[in-house]
Amino acid sequence: MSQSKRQSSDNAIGARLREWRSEKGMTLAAVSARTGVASSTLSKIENELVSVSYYTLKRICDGLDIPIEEIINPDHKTFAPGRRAVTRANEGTVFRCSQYVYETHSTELSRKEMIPLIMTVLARTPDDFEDWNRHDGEEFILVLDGEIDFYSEFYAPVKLKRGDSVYFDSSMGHMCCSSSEEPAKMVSVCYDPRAHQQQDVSEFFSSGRLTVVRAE
Amino acid sequence: MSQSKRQSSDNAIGARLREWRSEKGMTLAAVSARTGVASSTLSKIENELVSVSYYTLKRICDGLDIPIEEIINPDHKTFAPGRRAVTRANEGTVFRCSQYVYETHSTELSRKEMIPLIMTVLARTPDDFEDWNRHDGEEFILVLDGEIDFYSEFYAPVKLKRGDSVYFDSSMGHMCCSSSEEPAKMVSVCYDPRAHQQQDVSEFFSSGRLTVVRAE
DNA sequence: CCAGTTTTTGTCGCATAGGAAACAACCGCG
DNA sequence: CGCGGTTGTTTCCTATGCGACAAAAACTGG
Repeated sequence: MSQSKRQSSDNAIGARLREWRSEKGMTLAAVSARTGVASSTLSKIENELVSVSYYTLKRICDGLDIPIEEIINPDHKTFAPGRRAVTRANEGTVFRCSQYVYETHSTELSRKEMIPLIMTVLARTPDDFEDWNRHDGEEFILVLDGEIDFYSEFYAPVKLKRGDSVYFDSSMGHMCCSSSEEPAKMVSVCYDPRAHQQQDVSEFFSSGRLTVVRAE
Repeated sequence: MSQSKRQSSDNAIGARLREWRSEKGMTLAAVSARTGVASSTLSKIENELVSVSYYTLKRICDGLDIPIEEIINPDHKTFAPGRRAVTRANEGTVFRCSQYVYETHSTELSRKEMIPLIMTVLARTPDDFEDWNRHDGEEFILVLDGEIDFYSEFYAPVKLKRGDSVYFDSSMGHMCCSSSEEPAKMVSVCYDPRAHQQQDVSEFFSSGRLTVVRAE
């Protein structure tokens, strides 16, 4: 096959590299100098005449200060099926577990990177929980109403009042208890590195990343 | 070098693949069946006796449903310097631009995946803006006080009252105007695929991904 | 239009990634 | 013990990625 078109199975990496280079107005030689990869090789990679090795690809990205993800993962995934979703107050889908009532917003958008929840805290003491809550990623909580005692591993409990917020590594065990008269209310936004692979929130709930018992 | 230890320049990819596999309790043959990569090859890759090609690596990750980033980018970055940050109401760092007042929370944690902001909307009509707001990633907005007219490209404007929320692709032009007596207040959480690479929020602001003029 | 220069592409040789199959190391289990 | 069955490793071989160098193309300015 001397030099014919080959498997473009490394979906358009070459094209993306070339695009990057032309944007920067660099020559192959310049890229070669910065990355240590031969310019002939670069040419072949850009034209997808070879299937670049991971090691070489990494050298290129490192040398050029490109986050390798940018070259590898072009799935600039826009979530489906639209690009916007509005949820009216108290009109989200409600899930209930023993200690929280979750109201999920924007459920009609799947593949979101973040999971927004309006939560009502029923628990009043840590003893109400069997175990820590724990899920991959990060979480942001802002108290909307009432008062919350926020417990987490490695840290002392902290009391959160309306308007206070906490941001934390959610793989660290955590739990919220209401310390006010009425059940406290808060907005929680979770980021899970894998969340956007899921179709919808219920999958997120049922994946075990969030412990929830029954929907209604 | 027949079969001696080679360049581990593809920093521990093999180790990470092996770890993944042993967690799942799968055999090389099973992985081979799902990925189409020969088990002998898998063995060599895991033991880092070869420098895997990108194409093969992708086949493996795709077949196993591993986000390739997870294998490539092991900086399982826990944000620094702690794992939790509490911000009291009205005690965040305030940035001001012509149409919004941003109060950023959890600023002491860098490399967060999400950027939480309490925003006060000053603008009252779309004409107050020179252009759409636009930044990579996704954004979730929940109205805390007052009333907001949410404008975005491709969609009709929508009025949001207290407790209403909107989730949208923030690369789509968008803007918020206050339609209530007093300036409206909302919480906004942005996810930017590159945010966590940044040291702190001001970098996010100054990167041009969010247009903000001066801090105070 | 044509040297002189820069930039890209092609050629060739060598090292090596990857697949098939043989081999080794472990298992119970009779 | 020995013997199928399973799992991981090594061997052998071919296909091919990569670098050095050469040829070709694309830009120069005069």
